[in-house]
Amino acid sequence: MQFESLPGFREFYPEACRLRNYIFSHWRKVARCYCFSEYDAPVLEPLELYIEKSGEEIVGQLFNFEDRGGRAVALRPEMTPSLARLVGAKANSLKRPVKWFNIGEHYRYERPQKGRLRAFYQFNVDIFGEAGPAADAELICLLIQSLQSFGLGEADFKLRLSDRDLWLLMLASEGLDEAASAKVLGIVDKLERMERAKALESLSAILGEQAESFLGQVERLTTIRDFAGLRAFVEALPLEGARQEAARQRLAEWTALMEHVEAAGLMAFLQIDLGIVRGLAYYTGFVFEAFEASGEGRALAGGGRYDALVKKLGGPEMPAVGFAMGDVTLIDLLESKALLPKFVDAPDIVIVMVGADERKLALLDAASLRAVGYQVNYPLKEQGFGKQFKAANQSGARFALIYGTDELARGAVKVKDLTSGGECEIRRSDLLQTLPELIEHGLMADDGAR
RNA sequence: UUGAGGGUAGCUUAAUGGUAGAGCAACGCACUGUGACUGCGUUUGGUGCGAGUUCAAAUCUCGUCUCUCAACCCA
Repeated sequence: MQFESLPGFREFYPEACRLRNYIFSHWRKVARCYCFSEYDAPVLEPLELYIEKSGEEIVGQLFNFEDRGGRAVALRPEMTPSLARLVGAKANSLKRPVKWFNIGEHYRYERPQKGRLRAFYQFNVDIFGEAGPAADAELICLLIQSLQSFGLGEADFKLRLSDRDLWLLMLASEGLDEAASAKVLGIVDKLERMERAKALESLSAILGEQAESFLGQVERLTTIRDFAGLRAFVEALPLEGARQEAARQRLAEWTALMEHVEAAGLMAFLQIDLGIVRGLAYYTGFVFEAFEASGEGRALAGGGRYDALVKKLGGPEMPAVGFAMGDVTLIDLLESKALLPKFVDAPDIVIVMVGADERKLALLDAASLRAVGYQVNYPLKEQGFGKQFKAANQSGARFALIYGTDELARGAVKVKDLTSGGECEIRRSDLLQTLPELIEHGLMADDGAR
């Protein structure tokens, strides 16, 4: 019987695994540099957790089943609900702001396609307990720097920033209630990929004859790319009283956020784009997505503020903002930009030995070298010299240590620099002392004389 | 869930109805004290799976699985 892996699930052969760990290590490093703490949560959760957050429809997109105890469970499709529960449960004892991150695998029962699989890794980064725009800005900077750490520059990706609060104000000024606003935002979200006529049709169902002029207004808003333009647009909205005040405050928060990113020197990556609204209803303020600079392809990362979610999932009132970045789109992008390093598992040292007696001494030395952290390899079975050298060379090792009868009789081994071909003899007792210098400087081809 | 296009050895591929072939890789030998070269050799498949048409199927037909791309969805 032949078995294959399940659709949308990857097998990580060593090379792919190295790549995966490379991605993880960069994510982790940047998060630590921003002083976020790593947490983890169960991979299997009560199905209800996701229904509560996203509605019944979500079930069709989950790996879910009934466990032996009759519980309806699901593999996690995202981290946020688990995280909200974790934070909610200890909300009163956590020092704020709570800055946490996770790297974990997530599962969605969808048909795989470019940039999307059924099992994928996500980098989740969140801040709880800080309502001000500095938290949003901090995450935006972290997101930008994490992408930069892979060698991506401002010509490679942009972070598109939008604001659901401004949208709601704008929609309120058009006289839309909450339910109608949600529907309209759903359409705005798709506008970029939708034909205008079709969008108009969908809007007419909600707005009737105003649809045409409304769509014009939407198009003006979504094409704004600078803050002055956005400010002018918002100030021109027919708002009064509390709403006018809210709009003024919101613009101040925009200013604060942008000043923060500007001060961090990352403004070149930020692009105002109110066309981003994110499909999810639970976002409450700033929302953002990172895209390849041309705007092609899937979002590299997405996030925003979700101030109401912790409470909805049973916790206390707790402002929150976060984002997630997936490994699949990121790897696709790095590959297309030729930014994936070539990974090699080359040993530091390969031992070449002549026979069984020499092998015993070699094993002893290998153990001490390994104990202090060198990557040491040797053939597992007896092989001829020529073959051992060939293998040593192919392994990419920097040095060969040669355990030959003559050298060992003198209490020494021969060291060969496999890149230069230089050789010299070292007393076995001096190995640990001498190797660091050899590795630092290498052996010239004529060093054997010294 | 829907639509389109693919699946031949570990990888890249050839064979348009008539003996499934090559390159790379891997392994072995030349090669028991010095590698990146070379030479020789070996291994690997019933063509994703199943059925059908045919004297004959990798090739044509149907079903199915899977991959890729797209639609839906996108937390």
